[in-house]
Amino acid sequence: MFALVDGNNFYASVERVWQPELRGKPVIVLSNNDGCAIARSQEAKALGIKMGQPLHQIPPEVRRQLHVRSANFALYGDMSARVVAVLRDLFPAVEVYSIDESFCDLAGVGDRLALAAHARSRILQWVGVPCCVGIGVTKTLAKAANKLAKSTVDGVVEIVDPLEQLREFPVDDVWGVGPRFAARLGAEGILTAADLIRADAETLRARYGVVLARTQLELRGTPCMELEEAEADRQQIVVSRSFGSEVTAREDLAQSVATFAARACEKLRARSLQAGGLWVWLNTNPFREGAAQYHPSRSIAFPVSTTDTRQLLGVARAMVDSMWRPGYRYKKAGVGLLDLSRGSVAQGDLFAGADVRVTPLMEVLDQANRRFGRGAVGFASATSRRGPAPAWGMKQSSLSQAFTTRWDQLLRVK
DNA sequence: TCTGGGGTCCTAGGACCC
DNA sequence: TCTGGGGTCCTAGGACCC
Repeated sequence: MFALVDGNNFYASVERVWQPELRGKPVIVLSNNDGCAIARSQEAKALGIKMGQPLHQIPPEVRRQLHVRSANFALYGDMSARVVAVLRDLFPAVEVYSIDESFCDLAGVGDRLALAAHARSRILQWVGVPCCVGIGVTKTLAKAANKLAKSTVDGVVEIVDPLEQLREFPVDDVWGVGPRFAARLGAEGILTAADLIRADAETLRARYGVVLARTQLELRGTPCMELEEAEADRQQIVVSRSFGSEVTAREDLAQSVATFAARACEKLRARSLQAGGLWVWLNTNPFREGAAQYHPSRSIAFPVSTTDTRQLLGVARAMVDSMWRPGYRYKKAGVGLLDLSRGSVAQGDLFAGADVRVTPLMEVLDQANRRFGRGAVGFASATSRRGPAPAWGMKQSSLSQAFTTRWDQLLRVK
């Protein structure tokens, strides 16, 4: 038995915790570069703002009524950890599924609805974020119950009779049914979750594969997924960004890639992993009609896995040089670390000894940055915290304070 | 007429999630 | 003018093995 606890309009709700003047107002939070709406308060939804809608496509008269914020992931991540801390206090086991959702184990819990209501009110009181709770015998049913809970007053729903309770539940709201499957299912008359439950299992399996077959089983009440408390090791780490403005100079492009690569290496070491390969790509702006498009990509496998930022920076630079062509206006670049492994299963190099200085050097680097703030010590080819903002830097015109993660940005109470 | 059978690994593409 | 970022899994087909 699972409970899915989900923060309502999470990013918008977090902004409101620290800026009470936003309560009751239409609030949207934008993606990086202030591009699209990625979170909307109820009031903003009521104005017709769609998920993922580009800001520039919102009519000016609607736009004027909105309170807009740039994405502040440092703040959302910290507030998410607070929610999880409350859940771990209340439930026997918790799986953090995403920044705003956790599955909680209800095995052995007597009064499930009471516990769910208690979790909800404690999170609201201690963290300040409104949540809903969905309960079901499978994760997929808990997800569906959570969706139903969003439109109830007390914010808690348990699914006990899927066929009845999901009679009018749109099939594309089912976890695991995306836009492609929904269109195909709709074409054969499967429009609701109840329709999907009743569909012939063999036919479904043949036409849509094992993933959707499992979804159907879960909707029927047969668990196919367990609670996964321990996070599995990453298979890849990707850092990519669209640029605030288009880039034409090779050095600007190289600097952006170096900055992303250095960040990716920090994430790599923070998870005690090492990279067996590197992938770098560049993109022009696909939305610019008529502009020449170019999206090159290079990848390489290393003879020996590494955690050395210097090595990665060198290879990444060579890749940028081999891909860069004059005359294109670059809009985005990315770096991926591939074939990740734990340090304990290192494959040695038959011909070259390992450089024993790398690990201590990187540790010192990471320690300094933990203590003095990210970017306190870095590499000349990447951007630095004190240097000028790069030409390609992200646009964040409405960024709120890092209220909970930076001493110099704490909330002031007069 | 008649072209083996069984297996692994890799990659690209497609689907999904938040 | 302006359009996000970071992940996973499955499947089909090709290359290659004995």
